[in-house]
Amino acid sequence: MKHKPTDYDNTFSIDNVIFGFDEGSLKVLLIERAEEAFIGKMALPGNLVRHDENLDLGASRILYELTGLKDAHLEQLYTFGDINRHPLGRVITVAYYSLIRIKKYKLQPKISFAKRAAWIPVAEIPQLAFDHNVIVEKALDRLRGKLRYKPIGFELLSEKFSLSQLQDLYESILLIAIDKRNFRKKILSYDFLIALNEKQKDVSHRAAKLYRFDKKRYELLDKKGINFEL
Amino acid sequence: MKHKPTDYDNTFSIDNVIFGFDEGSLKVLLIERAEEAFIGKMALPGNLVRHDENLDLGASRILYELTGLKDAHLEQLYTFGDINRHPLGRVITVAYYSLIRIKKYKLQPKISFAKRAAWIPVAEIPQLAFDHNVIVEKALDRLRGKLRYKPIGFELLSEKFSLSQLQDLYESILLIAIDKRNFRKKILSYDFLIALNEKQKDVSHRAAKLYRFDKKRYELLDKKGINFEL
DNA sequence: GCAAAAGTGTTAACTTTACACCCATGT
DNA sequence: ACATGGGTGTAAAGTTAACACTTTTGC
Repeated sequence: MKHKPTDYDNTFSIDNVIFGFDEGSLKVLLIERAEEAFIGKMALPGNLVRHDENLDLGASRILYELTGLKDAHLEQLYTFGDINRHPLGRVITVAYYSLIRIKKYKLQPKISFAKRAAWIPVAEIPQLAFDHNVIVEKALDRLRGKLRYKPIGFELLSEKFSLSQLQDLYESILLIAIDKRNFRKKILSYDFLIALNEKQKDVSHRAAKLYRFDKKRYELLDKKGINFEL
Repeated sequence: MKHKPTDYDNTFSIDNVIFGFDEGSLKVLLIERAEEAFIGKMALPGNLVRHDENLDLGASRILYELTGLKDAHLEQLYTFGDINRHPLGRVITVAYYSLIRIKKYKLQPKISFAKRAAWIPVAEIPQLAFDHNVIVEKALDRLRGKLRYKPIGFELLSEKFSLSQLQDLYESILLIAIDKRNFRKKILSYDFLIALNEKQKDVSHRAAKLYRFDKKRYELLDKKGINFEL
């Protein structure tokens, strides 16, 4: 680069918005910061990106280091670059987001940058470091938008789930009420759910049939131009 | 920042994908580079961003300097950060995109970085500098996706347009055929087009009635939860 | 036996699709 | 008078929305 570093060099970070669903509510993975700038505050798991590392890989690395999570299938969300978003200088941040099954992972930060990592219900998110509340809002918008026209709800549930669990998920994330019969008819009509010969256990009422999402089947249908909605 | 510059400092740029529609086909605004790295090649109008400038403002500034265009209502598209995307070092680029009325603007670069600026039909885009072909593809995907469920086609047409012009636009961008009667019924049923007391001029056949898009009306309907599709 | 959630069909309203001819204007 | 695109309605098919009771299970 022929320009003076002071004019054009910037610092880049990545922040990850990881959603999970548990006990009937949507949660976000947050860390408690153990370092300068907003020390002690909750924040998204994010950090600076190395200049020899691709963004997507950087996102995975940072997520792993701060929370112990691997293989989260991160997707780029938006880039935030207001000049004053970081108190210690200009840092442009590329936000990534992902949906995961909470129970599949154990949280344990690998570096001291994060004091701890925790799942916080979306409705109870405190004031976060930097502009992280804005980033979470953007991710929520995206999640809600996508949930309506891509079958991604399954990524938040355990592998086997009941139709009621799935309906609860839609209702609580999209903040809408859905008719039970119509919901079942519709979701089953897409033909990408496989009914298992298995039922719920340890419930104090009639046990529901369990299903799993057949991703291969969905991709086939998707290629044929069938498009999911709600 | 407490880190060594060499580990974490990056250079970042903004690249703009500006779409226009003219003579029945979708076009992209490209410049011919007059500077090092891919000199002489066509490229998206993009440049480095100053460290004291917000991303959105940087996008407008760069677009203006390289093409003379102002007020293009730019929207952030995606951030591209592969380590090898720029031959002279690492440059992360934030891509923006916009739809404009070609005829409303005159192209004239304000700085020597661009030798010239030109509208190139999407079907005839040559090999571009850097990863700009990939960026254009991403913008096209976004445009096509958005065109189906947001009434943005009007941004590409002149203020007054006929329904056939609008239909042509949809058909040629989405690469689909639409039934004329059904199209008219549907688009008029949304009630955000205003029929003008005016007809086409200088056509060698029956002149079509002209309409304009009533943005305020659309926003009102949008707030009420009416959602546009196709 | 009761509390709690699972499971199940039908009808009316609405939306989408398919389809073909006459009209106005310029040459 | 002909070529070019403008303009218009209806019916069948498909989709969505509204709606309530019976079944299973654990306590």
